[in-house]
Amino acid sequence: MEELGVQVEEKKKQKKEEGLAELPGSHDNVVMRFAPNPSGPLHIGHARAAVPNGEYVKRYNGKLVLRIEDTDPKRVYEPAYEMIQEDLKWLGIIPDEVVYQSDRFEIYYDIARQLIEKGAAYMCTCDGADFKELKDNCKPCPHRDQSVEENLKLWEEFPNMEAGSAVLRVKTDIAHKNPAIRDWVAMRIVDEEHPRLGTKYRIYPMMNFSVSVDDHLLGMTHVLRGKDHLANSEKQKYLYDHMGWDIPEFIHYGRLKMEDIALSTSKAKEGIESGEYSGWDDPRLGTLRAIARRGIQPEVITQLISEMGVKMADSALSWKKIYGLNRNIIEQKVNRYFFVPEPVKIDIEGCPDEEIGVEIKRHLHPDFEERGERTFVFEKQVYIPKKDYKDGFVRLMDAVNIDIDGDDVKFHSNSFEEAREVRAKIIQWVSDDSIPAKVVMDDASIVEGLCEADCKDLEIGDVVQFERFGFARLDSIEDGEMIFYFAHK
RNA sequence: GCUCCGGUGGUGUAGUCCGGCCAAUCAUUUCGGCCUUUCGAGCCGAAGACUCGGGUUCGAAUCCCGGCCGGAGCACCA
Repeated sequence: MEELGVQVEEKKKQKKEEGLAELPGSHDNVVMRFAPNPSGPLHIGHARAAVPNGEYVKRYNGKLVLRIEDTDPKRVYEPAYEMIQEDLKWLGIIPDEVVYQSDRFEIYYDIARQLIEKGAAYMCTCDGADFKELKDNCKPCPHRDQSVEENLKLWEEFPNMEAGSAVLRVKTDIAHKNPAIRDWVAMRIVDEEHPRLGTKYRIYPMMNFSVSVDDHLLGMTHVLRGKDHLANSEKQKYLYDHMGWDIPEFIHYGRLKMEDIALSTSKAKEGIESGEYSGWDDPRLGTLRAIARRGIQPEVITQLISEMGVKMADSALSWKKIYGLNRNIIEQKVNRYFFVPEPVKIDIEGCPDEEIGVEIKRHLHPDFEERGERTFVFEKQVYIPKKDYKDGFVRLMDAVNIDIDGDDVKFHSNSFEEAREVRAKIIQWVSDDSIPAKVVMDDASIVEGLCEADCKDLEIGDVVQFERFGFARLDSIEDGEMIFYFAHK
């Protein structure tokens, strides 16, 4: 009876994991890697891989390797080498080690040779279509049975062969029920200039080969990858077996769909080159730098991705959720200011002299009075948002109540209570001392307006809440005009 | 077509391995109300889900079979 009670308690203790589930296998000396292809800066999809790797390594006190997978010269975008590390840093992920696959060609050659010597790989000079035909029918190609000597000889000649005339294949199971697994290519000839290697090498490893070799040699204990690599994991297992290597824990996660942005890195790049997008941080793009520019906090991304976990089911990320979480974080950190979009100048008739020139103070944050206040001066002529310029009774926040009737704007009273009683709109306004400003919205449209004078104290990168307008980040100041990027309501 | 993988509210998740404590968790969202010189925050309340059909069982989100739907792979890309 007593034993039973103990067991129940243990079972319960194991549950209730916050965020990411425990990793399978040993948690000692965990080594993981984030291995992007340097084709552009990191986007939200990359975060799906980067965040769990970073979090697990932190949790288990392990080691994180950033491995740049630049083994396809056609898909290397040079600035990305730099950008990837910047983006990771923004996410709060600092790799313990950075390796470039382009530095490791000699290692790949060495392993390839060993594989040939073991009889586990062969040089294949079949035409691609011919090989596929054979493979699809579970038939080995004539080269599969070549002697080790013959293969080694061809391997030596490999660098002098014509592109496309030969490949090195890893033997798997030619009758494997999934045709994709059968005798896959490990090395091929590439006549292309590599940004880091120039034309030093002609023999390039295929992803499955270099990835396996590096995962093993760099000591990975756990490999996190998208489920689109499921078949690749299967392929790679053959290589591990041939070499007698231990297979790391392969963990696959589902695809991350982001509503509205279906933009691949290559499409984004095209758009940037054609001038459709202003750059990699255009607010319409799903890059981390675009998100950052809008004032979205990196913790939000970490939190969301962690919550998703590493399960195989696909998930869709909604902006609403991002905004909601971001709002929770910045709402208390960020100060309030007035921004009048599409300003309309009004001249308040019958405004009593004692109201004019009055200095008005508002707290930078209503819940944190200790942060201080901002001041502005009420004038007979002020600017209000075009949207709020409608017939009726409105209160200018902390100032006076006015009556709008067509072109006539009349002073009504100054008591807040009166406005409250009739449930009048209470709106923001600015005077002539305001600063020209514009806000770049999430669809890249621009809202012109005026922000209050005290915005002059803001620094680039500051996030503010424009009352009744939304959250925005100060991006730059050009010719005295303040340019903000809109985050969300 | 072949191979493989998934399917819990609008969205993301917990629970599924080891069936009962699940008339299903939490977050976001939406809608009310209160409060508030922001349409923010806060407080209170509400809405909303186990893909479908069989089976096993006293009992199924959970196990089995089948359908449906969705996704991925099927390269000398990663």
